[in-house]
Amino acid sequence: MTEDAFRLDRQLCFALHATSRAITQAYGPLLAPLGVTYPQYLVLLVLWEQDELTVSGLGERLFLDSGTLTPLLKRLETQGIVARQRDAKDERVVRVSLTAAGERLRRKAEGVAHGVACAIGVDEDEIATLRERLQTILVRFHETNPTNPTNATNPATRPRPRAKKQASR
Amino acid sequence: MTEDAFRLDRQLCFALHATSRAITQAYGPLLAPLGVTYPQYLVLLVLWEQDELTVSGLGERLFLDSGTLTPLLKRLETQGIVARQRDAKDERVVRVSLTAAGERLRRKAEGVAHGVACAIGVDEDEIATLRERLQTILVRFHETNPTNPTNATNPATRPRPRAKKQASR
DNA sequence: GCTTTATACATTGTGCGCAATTCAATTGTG
DNA sequence: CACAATTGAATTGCGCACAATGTATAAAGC
Repeated sequence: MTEDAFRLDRQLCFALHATSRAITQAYGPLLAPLGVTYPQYLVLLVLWEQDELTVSGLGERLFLDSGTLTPLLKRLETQGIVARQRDAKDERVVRVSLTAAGERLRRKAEGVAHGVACAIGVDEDEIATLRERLQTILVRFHETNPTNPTNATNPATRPRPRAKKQASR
Repeated sequence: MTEDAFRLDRQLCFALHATSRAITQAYGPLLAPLGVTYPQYLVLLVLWEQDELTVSGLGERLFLDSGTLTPLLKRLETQGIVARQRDAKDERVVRVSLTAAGERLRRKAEGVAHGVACAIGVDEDEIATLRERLQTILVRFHETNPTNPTNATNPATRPRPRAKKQASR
């Protein structure tokens, strides 16, 4: 009884966990020539779809907060793939945009998706079904769980210098 | 065309990635009272099933290598949940076993699986179907990908001291 | 027996992922 | 307008995942 519960549980959550890692690994060799990691690739997918997003905008799409995105974006910036710059009208927001190199990368990434599907060996139908089920769960979770978005935590505190139009690097 | 490929791809791998993270988060509050993290909980699930495993034995079950397991197990050891000790016959292997406290934890973990299922809101059938599909992919991946197991990398090098029967802490 | 090779962990370094905190800029309120 | 509250990023700290490397022990080869 409890025996089964323990094992069954393991299988559900663990299957997700392990498969996710396996797929990330499968992406590795395909992304290596592009010089980006898998999470960085996810960011690029979003930007290729819609350029000029804020950090929080990216966060909403990817369910990630600034604690993860800021350093990741800085690495992409260092590589000359994206540019980050503060909005002139609202100095709080940072706009992330693709550089020419970042847009060029898109062509090099064209075979990636297909490559992974092959590496994993799943047909289109299976992919679609699986994806739908996962998205259902995802949506349900993020609906019932208001704690999700970026950094909407505690009240606040106070100040410190940030050079106008340029400080955070 | 490429547009779709990019978006579809994103949905497949990303859905997995995001759902996995969401479920890990769902476990958080339920595991907090036990004082363990989600990956630590996975290790415990294996040990509750079969006590007295080697590090590589755990690694095979969880698809993790010593680089991940060693520090994780040390943390569990510090908490008094598991014990690690070198095999007397083969000083290379480290046997991981549950302490009395570790076994006691099992009872406290009884509600966890059900709790998560509720938190996510998926019925048993959906769980089963999903799990099977994921496992199929997992198996296929680890079959076609011989690079998986623990630390079976390069030849070897040479020596350095390890106090007999006790050194690594 | 002694060297070579394989095995089993441990260590190091990098990059996520996330909670908690900090900070600056903006908005809202009196 | 001064002030508090809110918002958007950045920072800090910790744990996980993983490649690459190091190191000790054991098993093979000669």
